[in-house]
Amino acid sequence: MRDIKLSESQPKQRLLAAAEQLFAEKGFESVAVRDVTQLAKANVAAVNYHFGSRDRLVALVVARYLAPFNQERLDRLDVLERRAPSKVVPIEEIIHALIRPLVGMVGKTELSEALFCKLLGRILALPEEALSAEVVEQMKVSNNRFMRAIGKVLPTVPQEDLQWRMHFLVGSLVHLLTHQDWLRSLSNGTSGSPALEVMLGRFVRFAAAGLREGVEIEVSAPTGPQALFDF
Amino acid sequence: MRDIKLSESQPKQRLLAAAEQLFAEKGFESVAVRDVTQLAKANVAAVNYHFGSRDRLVALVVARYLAPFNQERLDRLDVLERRAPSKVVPIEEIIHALIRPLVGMVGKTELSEALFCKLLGRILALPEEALSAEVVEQMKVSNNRFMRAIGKVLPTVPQEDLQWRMHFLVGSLVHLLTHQDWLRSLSNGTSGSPALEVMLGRFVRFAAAGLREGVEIEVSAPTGPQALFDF
DNA sequence: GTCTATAAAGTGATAGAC
DNA sequence: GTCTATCACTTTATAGAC
Repeated sequence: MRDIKLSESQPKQRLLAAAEQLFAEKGFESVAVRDVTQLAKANVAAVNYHFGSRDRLVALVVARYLAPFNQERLDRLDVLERRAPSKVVPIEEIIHALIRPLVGMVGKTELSEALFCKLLGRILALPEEALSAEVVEQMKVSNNRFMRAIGKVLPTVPQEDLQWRMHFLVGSLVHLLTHQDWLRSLSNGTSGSPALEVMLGRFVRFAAAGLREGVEIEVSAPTGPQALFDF
Repeated sequence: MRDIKLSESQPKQRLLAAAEQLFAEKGFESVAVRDVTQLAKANVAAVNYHFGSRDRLVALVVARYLAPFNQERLDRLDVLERRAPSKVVPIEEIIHALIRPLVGMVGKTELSEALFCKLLGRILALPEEALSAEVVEQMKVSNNRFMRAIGKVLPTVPQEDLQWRMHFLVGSLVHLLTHQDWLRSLSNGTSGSPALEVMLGRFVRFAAAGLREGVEIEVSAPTGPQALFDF
């Protein structure tokens, strides 16, 4: 599990990459400053010099992933709604807007796909108190926009039910990202760890069905929802 | 958040109750032995004397909740299958067998309902390496039994898909139990924290729809699935 | 910017008196 | 069983030399 790029000559970048890898592997609470500096082959004091404190390093990593994630979510939702100003946007496409940003982000990271997933799962599972006020606000804005969009597609479902179902959806996503070990173990290796793309495909079908529960018109779900969206 | 019963005269019971409360509130990794002894009004050495070590205390708490939880899950599934040996068991009732044990357990604990939920959510979100071999085996047995039962109700869904959907289901449950703070915050207080019963009702509908995704016959879902089951 | 040295507080665990 | 005292170690952070 040593996939830090030591080619990064700047110590600050090395420290950041090392921190992200370790946070992904062991969680934010279980990583000591010394673990980071050791993996980054930097000095013990380097984290405090470059980032101020351990807490500020954590906050930086969280914001560095959460901000663009939420931004691209909103951008994708904008595209969807602009494309169909009057028509309702299919629920599958809304869910895609909610999760596909992961695929774009994994390409830009130094982390392996598996570690990137774990890191984002851990970030999305943080309690509200662990996040800065700005990040919490971002989460609320994103949630509000998506809740309104989903409310338009499923007008017969009470808003409170939708809020709960969104909560369940996030839980499924977090678990998918963070705990693939259990899936492999429980299925006796039958269900391996496929590419992120494939996992998200399964996820969309599950989540769409859950959100739509109780809505009579089930005809709007073609077998290949991805085909409706040009990535 | 101080709801430890100091009436428990036995120090060992006080320590256990204090540990459970703190683990629920802050997570297993963020609780020091000294936090536990302090809340239990016991000596610093008490945890090591009564439980051997911090790790053994954690393992005890985990096993104390996970073992009866899994056991009652299996018992309930037995009842369902014995009741309908030839007929298929509705998916809603299988999910009920999977989650209703929580309701019975919350009554037997000294913890408040909110803390009980958090504790069980944290336990269900532990990585496999953090669990003893026995507990892992229990989880596998339970999973296999339920996977077979669900496979019988949804024979047209490939087993691998069902395994993934079960994984999503567990994620939703963990999130529901552990992160209600986000739900309250994101809904601007609209979606409060109702009784466990109500939350599980919402959960069953969401999870059942997700598991059933793609199965044509959608007629078998009455509006009140709870009414089919006599608790 | 990078290093060593060290501070100051916290960690789990234990020996030994009572 | 319960307590105090303490060990051996780790933690984050910083002062000051280079």
